[in-house]
Amino acid sequence: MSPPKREPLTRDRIVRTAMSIVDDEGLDALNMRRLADELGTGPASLYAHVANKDELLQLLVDLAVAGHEIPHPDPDRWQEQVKEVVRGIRAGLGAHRDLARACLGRIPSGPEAMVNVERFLAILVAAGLPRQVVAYSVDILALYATTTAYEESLYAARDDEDPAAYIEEAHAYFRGLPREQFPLTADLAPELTRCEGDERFEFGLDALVRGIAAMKHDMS
Amino acid sequence: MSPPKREPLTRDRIVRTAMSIVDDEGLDALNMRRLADELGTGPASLYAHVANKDELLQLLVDLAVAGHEIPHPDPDRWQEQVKEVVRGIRAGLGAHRDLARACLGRIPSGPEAMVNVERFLAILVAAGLPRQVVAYSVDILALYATTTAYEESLYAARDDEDPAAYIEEAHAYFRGLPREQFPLTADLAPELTRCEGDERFEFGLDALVRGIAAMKHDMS
DNA sequence: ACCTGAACACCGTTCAAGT
DNA sequence: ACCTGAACACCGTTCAAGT
Repeated sequence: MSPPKREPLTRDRIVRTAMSIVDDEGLDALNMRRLADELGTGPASLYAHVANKDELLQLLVDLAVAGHEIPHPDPDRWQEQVKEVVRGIRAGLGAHRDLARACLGRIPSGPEAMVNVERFLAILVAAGLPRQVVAYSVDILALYATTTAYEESLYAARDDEDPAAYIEEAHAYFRGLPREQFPLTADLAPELTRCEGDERFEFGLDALVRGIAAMKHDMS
Repeated sequence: MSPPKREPLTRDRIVRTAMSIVDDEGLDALNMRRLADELGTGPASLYAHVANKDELLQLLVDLAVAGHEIPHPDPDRWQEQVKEVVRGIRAGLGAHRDLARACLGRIPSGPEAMVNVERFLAILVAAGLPRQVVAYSVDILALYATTTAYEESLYAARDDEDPAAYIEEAHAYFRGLPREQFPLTADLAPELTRCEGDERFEFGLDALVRGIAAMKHDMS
């Protein structure tokens, strides 16, 4: 009887295992030693399939932002369609703890990220926006999707603390600032620390899309 | 004759020396050993004045975003005034290489950051915007200032490469994508990789401010 | 109270050697 | 060609011991 031979090491298996570590314990728990351990091998073996940790993170990010297909752009609903794509990217990243942090210094150039870019372009071009407005808008919308996903994950990451207690702490800090120097910050403490589901995210998304809509006759 | 006694170690001296390292070589070059070395001591000595590296970074960020005073808000010029504050924060961070990266996971709560918040609030309240719109707007504007500063620093950080060559590389990548799957990305490659000074930053800033202006009668 | 040397517990990555 | 053990060069932080 042959010993139970391990599954061969593949790029795909490495990426899937890495993602499961991120899902279970967060991005900080992912390191080459731990990952190799989980795969029943040594850290050096990973480098035969992945150039380095940075490339591994690229692959994870691309996997997370994978959307579905490019829907048929409807010029009458372009603002809502754009929002749907942004929400989709945010949700995709948000489903993997603080993985969004790995997006930040990266120009998303993986195949799945490019599909999202193409979706954005299709919707914005159909909306009749000028070419340069379309291009810049895609950039900003992608930036907004990733940075808000990251911000969100910060609260989720501090699992040692009660999130409500943390909000309360911030509220007290703002409220307690010297009134002479920070009258408005103290006065607006409740609004500044308001945390109602996706309300803050939707506010920014709405502002951005409205602003882009206002550019319809600019830069042409 | 007493030996040339070194300046005593102080929090201020630590922060200033740390900033000079960041200015000279970038954020990655800043570590506790290197910093201690520059101060003529050992790494352990730093912990008597600074809780840890994270707190040190907080102090650096706060120093960098230090603006001037709160200008008198002019309701007729509120959009331009908001832009000025955002540009100021971005410029402050941009003056210190890739220090902006240290802002990302952080809620800016240092004294100088709070001055900026108060400035924003004064301008937006004077503009007559609803309280919750004011609060959310400050959040988004600060996020935009820091994330664009960070994005900008990414190009500057790769000093080994010619920035123009890097742009050209991205252009070629977009242009070379399969036309059947990515027709718009390939077609819009020039606009997607356009890099003209602060044009991209100003576009996003303008979109955001226009969007916020459109919220004048929402959430009230 | 402030400082220090030395160590601890971790990293990403490389490289010669194996199969 | 793929894999491995062992090491290299680096981190942030701690702690007992000094002054």
